[in-house]
Order: sequence, then structure tokens, then C-alpha cells
Amino acid sequence: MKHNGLKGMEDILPPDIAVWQSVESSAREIFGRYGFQEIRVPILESTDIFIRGIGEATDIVEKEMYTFMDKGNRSVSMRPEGTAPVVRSYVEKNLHTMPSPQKYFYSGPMFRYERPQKGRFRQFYQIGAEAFGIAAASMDAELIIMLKNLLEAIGLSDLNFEINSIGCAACRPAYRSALLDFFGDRRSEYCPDCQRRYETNPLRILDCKVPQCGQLRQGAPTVAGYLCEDCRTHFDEVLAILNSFRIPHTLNPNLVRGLDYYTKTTFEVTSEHLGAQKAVAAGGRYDKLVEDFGGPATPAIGFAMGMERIVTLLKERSEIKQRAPKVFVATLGKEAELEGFRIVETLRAQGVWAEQSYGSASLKSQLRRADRLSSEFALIIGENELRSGKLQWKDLKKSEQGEVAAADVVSFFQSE
RNA sequence: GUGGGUGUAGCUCAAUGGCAGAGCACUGGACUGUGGCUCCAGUCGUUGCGGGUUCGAUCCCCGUCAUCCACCCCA
Repeated sequence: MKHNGLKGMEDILPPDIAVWQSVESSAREIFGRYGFQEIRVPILESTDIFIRGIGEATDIVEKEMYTFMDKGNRSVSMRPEGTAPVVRSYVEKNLHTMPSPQKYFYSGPMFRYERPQKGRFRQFYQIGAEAFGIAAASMDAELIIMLKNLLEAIGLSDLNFEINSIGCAACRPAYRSALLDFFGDRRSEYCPDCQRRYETNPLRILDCKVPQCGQLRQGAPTVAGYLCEDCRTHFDEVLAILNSFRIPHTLNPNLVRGLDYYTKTTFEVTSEHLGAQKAVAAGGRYDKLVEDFGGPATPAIGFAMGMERIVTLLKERSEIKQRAPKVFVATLGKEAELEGFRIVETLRAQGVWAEQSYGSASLKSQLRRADRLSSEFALIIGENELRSGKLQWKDLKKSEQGEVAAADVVSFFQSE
């Protein structure tokens, strides 16, 4: 009986895994320089932290969560994103008592029950960063610059940075009602999805892809005109810093983040080389969330990167190189086999990747295996070599061969 | 949840209403202790599954499942 993995759940195998590891280690390295420390939070959380955090009326909460009752009859959910659990932890562990800002990053799987498509999976991996305690625009800018530095470090420099401000609790209601007024006039002419959005999330009408809707919304009020004094100056400062650091970015007044908790700055990094799911990273400020979770009023901002999408781009850009052993030890006869095993272990103990041939086979087939592993060298041990104490080495790339004393094998391969 | 494309060997894909194929990969040999290149041979299939039409279906029809892409939504 053959079993299949679940829909939208992918295996990550070598050699791809090397790309994942290199992105993760770059993230660790660069986040570290910015003072972001790793935080590991559970995959399973009480359902209500996502309802509170992401928003009751969002698709994620309404229809995409893996939610079930545990054996204690509590409703639990597999995390569909990382911010809500981190905020829960920040509040629960009283991390606001630590010096501000507190900066954290996380890495791991998220789960959403959606139809898979290019760049979208039911289990997908995010690396995210969250900074708590600073309201200043320099925090926004620092986070965006850090993200850019990371993406460039891993070899992605042709990405689009889009940025917007969606206001705060003080100014968003006015903007929202202005939009409702505008859309309401010709509401029946919009697509069915937009008519639904009119009720659920009118800001979404702004980035509807239906051409008809694009026409109709010409002249719609923009968020810029409705930002309050505080949001306006904050956004201007963010942009001013990005400009002074020469960080290319596009103002996108239609950039609407779907999660309820966002305030003020929102941003998204997209690629032209992906399918419809082209956002490789996205984030924004969420100045009210900590308070909503029962903590002290604490401004915060964060982002998350979609690992699969980043790995897709990196794989397009360069061949993944297979790891290959330094030396493959081929042996003939029982005695040589044991001696070979000893040498392999000695090499490994000294940090050299060595492979052995596991039992008897013709020398030909052993060398064929060495070649298939792309081993750099073969080391041949047979009766002659045992007798003389001189082992045959062969450089499989250059097709050169020579001998080396058994006692010198380690230094030979270490220096080669 | 909605719409469309695709399901044939381990992989990439042919084929015809009439015996299911190729390339790659794999194993062995040519080469008895020397890989790659070449040549030769060999292994691998309920043509996704179920039903229907037909003398006969991998092909046509219906259903179903899987998968991919797109919508919705989102990293």
C-alpha cells in the first residue's frame, strides 16, 4: 500500500534543502546584526488568539484554519501565521518589562486550508520578524532596510518594494466611510466579488483585478487624503528615511493588507518571476495588537517572508550544487574492506567526508558508485596495497592516480 | 468554495478504436584490479480508479480521485 502526502503538504528533499538552510542561516546572521533574537512558539494555539488577532471576519479565520477540539474539549488551531502567537507570548511572558525595543524572529511552518496553487501550500514556511515597543518611523525603516539587506544577501535584488499607510483607529473610519460613499453610488456595476467586498472589506475593492472595477474606481478617495496628523507625519518620516538610504520603493495606495491588526505602515515585496502569488514578503505596523491581547499599550511592527516563494526564485537563478564526498574508499577482499572502513572512520573523525563501499563488489562497480556520488577521489585498497602499505588514490576529476602510505592518508586528503 | 488544463515505466514524454513505445535513469556485461564516453543485454506498466458504448477502449462517453494553473484570499 502506497501512501500519499496530504494535499498542499510538500516534502522538502535534498538537494533543495540546501537552499532552505542557506536562506535560514543568512536570516539568522543578518537578523542577529539588527538585534533580533530567535523565538520559538508552538504550532498549536488556542483558537481565540487567531480570532482576536487576525480578525473574525477574515477568510483565514472564517474558512482556512485547521481547527479542532483537543481531548480536553478546548478549541485549538494550527497557526496560520506567526504574529499572533508571538504577541501572545510577548504579553504572557511580560516581555514589555525587558528593555525596549524587544526584537524577535521566528521560522517555521504555518497552516492554511486553501486550494494549493503556484506558490501556495497548506503547510508553508515563513521566516518572520517582530519588533515591539517603538513607535518611531525609524523602526519601520530599520525593519524594511533589514529585509532588503537579507533579500540581497541571498541573491534577490530585483524585487519590488511597495509601501502604503492604511491609517489608524483615529483616521481609518473616516476613510472607510468615504470609500463606501464613493462605491455606493454605482455599487451594482461592480463585480459580484466587489459587491461582497463592499460589505466585508471595502478597501479590497481598491485592488480588484477585474477591469470594469478598475474603471469604476477611478477617482476614488485615496487613503493619503484621510490620514490623521500623526499617521501622516509618521508615514512621511518613513518615506524620508527610505529615500535618504536610497531604498527604491513604490507608493501603492491600493496596498491593503488583509489582516485586521495592521495600522499605519504596510509594505509588500513582490517578484515578477512568480505566478499569481507573487508576494515574497509582507508586513506592517500593528500598534494596537499588544493592547488587544491584554498587554500594555505597545507599538509594534513586523513582517513575514514566504520561504517556498523565495526558494523558487533562488532555484530559478542558479543550479543547486549537490554535496559530494571527498573520497570514496573502494576495497577488494574481506581484509581490505575492514581496513577501508577504519580509514573512512579516521577521515571522518578529521572532518573529511568519506564514503565506503559496504561489502564486496567488483572494483568497476565500486568506482562507478564513486563517480555517481561525484566523489572527488577514490582510494583503492586491495591485496597488493595491504601487502605494500601503499594505497592507490585516484583523482576522479583529473583522472590522475598515485600512491600514498596508509599512515599519510588523512593529511593527504586534508591538504588536497 | 468556483473555473480550466493534465493523469501512460522511477523521471520526461510519444502512440493508435486492433499485440503499449522512446529517451533518460537503474542493473549487468564488453573491460577477470580502475569510473566517466561508446556498444550490447536486462528490470520496471492493472495506461489514476469505477462504470458505460463497442466484437475490441490507453484512445470515445459518464462519474470519481489526484495533480497543476487561475479566481477568492494570502507569505
